[in-house]
Amino acid sequence: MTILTTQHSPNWRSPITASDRVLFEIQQAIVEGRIVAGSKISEPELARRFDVSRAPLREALARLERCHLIERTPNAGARVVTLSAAGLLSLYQLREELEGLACRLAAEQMADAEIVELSQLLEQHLSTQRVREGESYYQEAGDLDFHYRVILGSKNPYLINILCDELYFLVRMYRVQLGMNGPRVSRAFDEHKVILQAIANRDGELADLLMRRHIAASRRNIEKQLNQKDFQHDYS
Amino acid sequence: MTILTTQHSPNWRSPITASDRVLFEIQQAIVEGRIVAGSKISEPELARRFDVSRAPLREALARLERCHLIERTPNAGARVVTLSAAGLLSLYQLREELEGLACRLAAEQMADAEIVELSQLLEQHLSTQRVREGESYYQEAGDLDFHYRVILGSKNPYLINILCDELYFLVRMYRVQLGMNGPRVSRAFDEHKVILQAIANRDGELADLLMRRHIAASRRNIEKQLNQKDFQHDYS
DNA sequence: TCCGCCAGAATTGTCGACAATCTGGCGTGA
DNA sequence: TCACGCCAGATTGTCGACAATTCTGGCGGA
Repeated sequence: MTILTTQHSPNWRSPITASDRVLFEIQQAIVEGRIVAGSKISEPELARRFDVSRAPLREALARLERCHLIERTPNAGARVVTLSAAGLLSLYQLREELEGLACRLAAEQMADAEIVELSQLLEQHLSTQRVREGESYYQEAGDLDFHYRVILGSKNPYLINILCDELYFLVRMYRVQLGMNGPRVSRAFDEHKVILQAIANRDGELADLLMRRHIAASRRNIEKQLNQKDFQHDYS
Repeated sequence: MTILTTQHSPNWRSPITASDRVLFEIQQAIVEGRIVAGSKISEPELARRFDVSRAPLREALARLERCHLIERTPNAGARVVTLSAAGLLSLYQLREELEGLACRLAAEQMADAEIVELSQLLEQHLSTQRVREGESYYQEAGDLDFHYRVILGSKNPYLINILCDELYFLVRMYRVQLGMNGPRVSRAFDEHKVILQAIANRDGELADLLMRRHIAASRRNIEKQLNQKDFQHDYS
């Protein structure tokens, strides 16, 4: 079995081909809301907008469907996904289970050197967090980076593929578009430290439990934001 | 959120488009081993073989990559996946967790009518199994059909997508190519009945546990076949 | 003999145009 | 007035050909 990391490996930049470049740009645009959630996608328009033919654009759309950022229906076109409370619940139900598993496997499978690196990563997050107090985006990126490494540590290629390629951007989309900027950043950091400790102790069961709680807390936090947003929406 | 069932819904036949038709044929060919595992895929050759242009063929290849039946590397082409003990382990690690979750959710979410239908399905399996004693393929199809319905009963679109679209055919590939024909069919049937009972009792926790055990047993069964195969291979 | 390099061939990525299908509005008839 | 069918426009699916990249085989030099 080959390595099978992160959709043929150019997951975080490396525009090998034109299709890759367009994919990255559209991914970012959807996550950040520049392409509005729920809007219809016109192939000719996007092709002109990103200055490519429809062939690589369609390739990119296929991959966007794969990570659940768009939904296609045959002979009818594609739409950007719409965010909803039900969708968020389904997504986090899955994340709880999958990242719990990943964390358990990581506690069993990660090399000692990887654990050391992960520890250093947390120390680094601590310093940058102290500097940019309350700044959410970088902390979020750091949070996802921590999760990223744990997932990779599971050494399960299918699990890695699902979490890092197919669900990753959707999670980011919910976070960004719901404006994650609450005071949860420091608490999340502490939870990361405890999880790392469990992994270092090779206690897979505990690591599993802690990661599930961590994600459940994150879910409740986002749901709170979502409810506020609905509240705003009702009176706007 | 839309329904999002099984890759735009034509999962089990319905060649809306030429790409779909080619996808189904190649899927079946790979699962059954007509296209040998590990072999390189030539786009022009397959295009001629299935009498389509390269455009819909490439679309089909993208979807085959999505369900892990082929692996593509940019500018270098695609290869059929190679089966391995490590891959099987990773796959079933995931299935245990995901189908356990699906079963728990199904116990909570399935409508009473669905549970009745599922019960009738099992009765039907019993009769056909009695008739075709020991015949593996149909029993296997029935087994997968049972799992299929439980997964759909979870009502979690992402979970459904992962299990029914992305992992389903790979599981079938392992089963078919390792020649699943052991005496496990009747035992699997009994396990299905117990699981259904737990779902009918709305006991999600128990249903989860039983499904995990059921899949673990299935995994051990396949691993046994795999070891025998390696054994044969050593002396051939 | 072995290694590195180069040219040719084959394959993949991309393009523009054509064909099949869907969407929206108009006209006709009840 | 409303429902139904039909037509025009636009969009998606498909095709064949060209461009860019990679793989293969053979040559030359150490």
